[in-house]
Amino acid sequence: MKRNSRLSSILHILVHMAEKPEQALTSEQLATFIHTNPVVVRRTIAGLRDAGIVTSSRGHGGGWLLGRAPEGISLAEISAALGETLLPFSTEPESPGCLVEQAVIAVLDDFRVAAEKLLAEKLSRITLADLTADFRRRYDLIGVSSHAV
Amino acid sequence: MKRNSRLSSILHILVHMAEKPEQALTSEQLATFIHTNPVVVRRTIAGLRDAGIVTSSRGHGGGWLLGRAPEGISLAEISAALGETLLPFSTEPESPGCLVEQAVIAVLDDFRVAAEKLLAEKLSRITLADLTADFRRRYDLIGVSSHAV
DNA sequence: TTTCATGTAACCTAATTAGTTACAATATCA
DNA sequence: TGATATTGTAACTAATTAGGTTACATGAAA
Repeated sequence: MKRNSRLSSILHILVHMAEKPEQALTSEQLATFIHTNPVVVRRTIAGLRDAGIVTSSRGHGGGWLLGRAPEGISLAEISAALGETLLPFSTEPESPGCLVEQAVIAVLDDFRVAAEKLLAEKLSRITLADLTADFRRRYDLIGVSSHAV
Repeated sequence: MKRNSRLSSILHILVHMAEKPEQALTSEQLATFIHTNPVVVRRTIAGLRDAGIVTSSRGHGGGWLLGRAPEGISLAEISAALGETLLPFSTEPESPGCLVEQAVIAVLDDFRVAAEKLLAEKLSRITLADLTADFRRRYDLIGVSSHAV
């Protein structure tokens, strides 16, 4: 798994899970989808489990399942559960007492709040179901075209 | 200068420059504002020079000046000149041929394009002049309150 | 009771980025 | 013209981060 590709990797995994709704997939299987290893997968989706987006079970036949229907899982929730900020610029004061810095930080933080709200709204309108639908379109298209050839 | 604080650090520098419009400030002076060293400053604002946001001159009495009036310098330009993306999630394919991944990347890229447009619009409406105005408000406020005490 | 799976801590490694050193190029001033 | 001040930039070092790996405890099913 490359750097900064956590969101897309996890979505990749979730769509595969959505395509096999009744079959628990192991960390091992999920890891192969995104070319990494099981421990990284478990570590990464631990937050999704805490958010109820997925469930896990141990032991023989165990593994991972979606916590609810894909229609009820938005990208906003997933992104939040990964604990990543979409706007990763820092506004930590480094010169306490400098009014110039305070002004910069104030403006930047205002921007951040407004921007995060906008992005969260956009992301909340995209669900896992939208991704699976897009996948199926592609799948059907390939099916048709390879049939045609 | 901490990680991920390039944008706020550079804004910090630019506001200081805007407050001394006729005086060329050296990399050394700029570096002290953001607690780093001159080479890091030169390296970091090289992009701003290329974009015409600042100008530099060598030799005795040389240093850095704003390339134009603060009213004409937007945060969108500054951010772009720094070469940073506001939405740093990767959508590089890691499993070429996987339709699930392709669907994920397509949706994510659509989101990114729309989001970047929104953010750029918001940032283009904030100028360096807004930051200096905010700074001066703070400055006057402190002046008044310390006078009152 | 054996096997299969997650949970998690601890450590290793690779990648990134800031910091540093060194020096060439250039401009000013005495 | 020579001394000094300044940017430009390459090359290297150090610190930080995040992914990868190993090890093992916990728990569930056959």
